[in-house]
Amino acid sequence: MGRFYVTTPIYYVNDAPHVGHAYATVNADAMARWHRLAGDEVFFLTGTDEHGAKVAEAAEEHGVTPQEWADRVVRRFQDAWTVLDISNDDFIRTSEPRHRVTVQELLGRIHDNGYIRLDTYRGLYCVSCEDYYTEDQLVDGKCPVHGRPVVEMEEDNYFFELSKFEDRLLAWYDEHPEAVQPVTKRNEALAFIKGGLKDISITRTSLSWGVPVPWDAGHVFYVWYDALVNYLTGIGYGVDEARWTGWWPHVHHLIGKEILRFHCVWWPAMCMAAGIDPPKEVHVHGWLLVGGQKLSKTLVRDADGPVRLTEIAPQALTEDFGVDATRYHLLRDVPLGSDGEFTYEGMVTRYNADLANNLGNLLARVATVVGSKCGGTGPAPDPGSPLRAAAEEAVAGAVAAWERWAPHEALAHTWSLIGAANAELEANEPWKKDPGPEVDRVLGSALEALRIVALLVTPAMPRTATEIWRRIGLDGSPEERRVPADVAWGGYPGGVPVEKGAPLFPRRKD
RNA sequence: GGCGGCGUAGCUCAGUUGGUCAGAGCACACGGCUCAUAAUCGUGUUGUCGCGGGUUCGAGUCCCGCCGCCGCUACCA
Repeated sequence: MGRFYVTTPIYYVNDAPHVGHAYATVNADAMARWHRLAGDEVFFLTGTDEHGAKVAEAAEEHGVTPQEWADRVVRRFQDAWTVLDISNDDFIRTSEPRHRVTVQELLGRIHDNGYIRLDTYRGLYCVSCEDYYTEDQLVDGKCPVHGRPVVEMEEDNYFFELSKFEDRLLAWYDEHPEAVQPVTKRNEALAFIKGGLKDISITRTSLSWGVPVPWDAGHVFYVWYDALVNYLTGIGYGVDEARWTGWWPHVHHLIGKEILRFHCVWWPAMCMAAGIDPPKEVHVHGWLLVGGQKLSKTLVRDADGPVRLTEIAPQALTEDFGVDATRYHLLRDVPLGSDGEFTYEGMVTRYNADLANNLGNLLARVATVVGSKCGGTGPAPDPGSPLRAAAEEAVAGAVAAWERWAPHEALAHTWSLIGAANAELEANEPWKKDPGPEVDRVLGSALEALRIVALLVTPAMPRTATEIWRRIGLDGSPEERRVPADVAWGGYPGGVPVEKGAPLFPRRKD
């Protein structure tokens, strides 16, 4: 039995939750659920990033304190994750006192170790934005947002001496080829490091909404260097030695490709500077892209232009398709690591094909025939069923895929068993035959296939798995079972009541 | 500009180190079945593998050039 610590990025509370957030969070959740099913001890952390100038500004606009604003917005994320059945073990908010403790502890350690120095940051500053820009970000020498002239400003900042970690980072990545996945993203990180690293300013004096710098009261940490530390706060770094060392560094960070540099360069260097090991694995996912126009008509009100992913609320999908169908689509449609097209039509197509026609209909037809030929009592499976090999192959494929963070492949393997079960029914046509041992063997084996499918889809669709489990007459819940032990052929006991029930996934007409 | 990636059937995409690699799913056509959510099962069609050269006995698979799209290029959560 292993330990599995998985994190999502913490989401910035300046933004409402959207499908992109849901994509990352559902994937992390499925991985957490998979490892629980595999018998690992799991800690799954998500949360929100609440400091920084943008939150402070938004709060001011609404006439509330930054904390009040964060309190208000964070609920939208928490509600979204509740709706999506996200099984996080903790929810970290960077405005919490426990986070301040850990940030000050970690960065204090880095400071003590001599990797932080005071210097002057000079930059081009837009007064309206209250932010700095680089030369090439300017448009005609003016602020790209406000079109106003920028002024040369300087600010005393503490700098993290990232430049000292170039060689150490390269050596570390050399020794840990699995540290960033997929490899294309690893190469991007390496290329960036090889391009030369500059020291980075990690504090601000221009705002107060942040974690105070312990050794200099006039400064707060710049949001990123506060945010990254959440991964340590969640496990009690600086507070509970036994606890955090039990989870670190065997952590799996799931991140979007846009924040690769922070997680694959800044963060490992910070860990090194503090004297702890860098995170074991960073898994980088791509983006869902929205090109289709129909999405706007169906899911977004009053949209008259191309729809952006950030305009689609997770709840718009769960209300339309259901929670599990939404989770399934996010996991099944796009390989983790690459970008993928997200369309309403694609979602409907996959819903009908995979969920309604294949899985839902399989359960329905089996339950009906068990009702008419077996008096509603599910028979035991046939040890010699041709489905057995299909099941073993599906299990092996799915297990391997989950292990290497490939949910879409794991689900494809699982569906191969559903297909085999449908084909096996066609081959035997139990509905044409008189009740008896032969019919029992065929239907028992179909039920056994459904039992195994229920277990294999548990990480993706926990509610559906539980419902299948219940309808085929099994006690408890699939989440209490263990894979691979309980997916061995022959686990269905037989002699238990099978319930038909309403369609699991009603076919959609649109 | 530099670095990197992508361009394969109508659609979404797989294709290790070059030799059944021309594939899968969806869609489509035909046939079977009628237990099932007009579901399911079987068979089949579709492609100059972005363009042009080259290396090779043989190249989506390697090399060169070109066209198109995209990402990163440091303080942007």
